[in-house]
Amino acid sequence: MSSFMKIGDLAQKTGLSIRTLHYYDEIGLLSPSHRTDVGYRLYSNQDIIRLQQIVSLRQLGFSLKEINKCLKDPNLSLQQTIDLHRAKVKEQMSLSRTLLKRLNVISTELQTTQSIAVENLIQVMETVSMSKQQYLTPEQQEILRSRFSEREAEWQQILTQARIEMSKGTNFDTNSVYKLAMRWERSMESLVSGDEQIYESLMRMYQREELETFNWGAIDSTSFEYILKAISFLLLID
Amino acid sequence: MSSFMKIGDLAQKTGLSIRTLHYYDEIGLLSPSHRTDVGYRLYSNQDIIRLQQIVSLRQLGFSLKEINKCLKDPNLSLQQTIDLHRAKVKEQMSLSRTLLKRLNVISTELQTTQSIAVENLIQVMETVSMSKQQYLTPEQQEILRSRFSEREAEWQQILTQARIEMSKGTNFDTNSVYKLAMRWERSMESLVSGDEQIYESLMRMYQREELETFNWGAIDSTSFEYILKAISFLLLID
DNA sequence: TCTTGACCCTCACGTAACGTCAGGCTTTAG
DNA sequence: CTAAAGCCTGACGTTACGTGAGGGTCAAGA
Repeated sequence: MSSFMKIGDLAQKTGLSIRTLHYYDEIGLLSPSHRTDVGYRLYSNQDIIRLQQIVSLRQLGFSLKEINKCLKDPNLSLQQTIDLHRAKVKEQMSLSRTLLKRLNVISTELQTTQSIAVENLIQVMETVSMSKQQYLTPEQQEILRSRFSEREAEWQQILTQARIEMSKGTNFDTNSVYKLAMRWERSMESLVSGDEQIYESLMRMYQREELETFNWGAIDSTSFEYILKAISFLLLID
Repeated sequence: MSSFMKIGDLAQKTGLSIRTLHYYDEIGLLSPSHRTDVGYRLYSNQDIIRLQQIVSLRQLGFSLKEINKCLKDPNLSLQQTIDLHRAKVKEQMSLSRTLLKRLNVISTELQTTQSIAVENLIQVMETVSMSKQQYLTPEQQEILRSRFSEREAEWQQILTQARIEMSKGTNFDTNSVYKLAMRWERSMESLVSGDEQIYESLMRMYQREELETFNWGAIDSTSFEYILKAISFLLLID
């Protein structure tokens, strides 16, 4: 059952190139756990699982370096990466739908009237760009920070609660944390207030080291990360 | 109305980076048609249209070099690129749907039983890879070529007809060519016979110079391209 | 047993499409 | 009139591989 695969096999089945697998080995991202005595790479089921995580995280827009960091965290389970990937695919589909609408508008407009409003073209390009970006742009960060300082007290409350739960070692999926996350989310709403983009992006940030460097002033990064994880839980139930 | 845009404006509205626009200028892909007297780039509506085509073609998976060639062909209208882009987005959406299904399978399987079949993971990776590739893989080319030689006579017939229409200078959208394309498509079906992937990819090939190097033996590339264009017409009516 | 073709290995250099300064004009808002 | 914001042209850096070169390995068939 737990048969090993040679690199060519794996490449063919996954659609990745051999070179890609070589490269992942080279940078220490995925070193197959076995080799034949002449040095042939042998990929185990565990390796394949890791590869799956890599592929999913790539789809989320992480660089290989970032993925390397993510995968060092033992908290990041296969389940989580799969669920994040699911969320991403959903997001993509919704973007594709709006994109398609806009393309349709242009196409029919071109067919009927011969001219075209450039604005429509710009909208399309904007949509295309959106599907590539991830995390928060600097401007978005600025907005968030300013809005946050307006309501600092409220956040403080939530955070102290969060810290209590953390020190109790409560798990994300228990009820108390669930409620906490709900409350966080409501407050969050006022922060984000309509800007879906920021919300989505925030979700994507939560496994990144950028969290540390972000420096939210009042919030220490550990609490922040804790809550973010809880939220992503919420998000994935939907 | 026909107002010019400075590079920063354009970048902000389209979501592209300034550097990207600089780069496109550098390689002669999109050189803004005007400059202020101190050298500031000014993008006209025409430039924006061209940029739109570039963005769409990029989404189709063309490299910038290929796009440069494509755009030198005056036959490639905005309408066509938009429609190709539409087809691509549709394809993406269908891929996303199957991908989502497979991810769901894995996710629930992980939640109920703790174990997971690696095959499912491999399927996911395969699907992800599929959304990246374009055109035909060498193996697919081999298959096509062999199947083609089996039925060479039939194709010859269609092609002579095509050449006649071409010499008459008939346009793609007239009825006779329409019928011809229908006939081609039926025969095509036997060539492709179920392999959706090959069919889709063939469509994407039609604006590429690879057509020339492809060397189908009996088919000269001009006829081939002619028919392919007709087909893509058919495809986009759907 | 020998060979031949399909795989595998490790260098190592090449590439596409930008990112990211640096250094220096220009324009605009107060 | 001055400071901030925007634009310019180099020019070097980066990511994630592609693409050989040169050389072992393995299974099948003559």
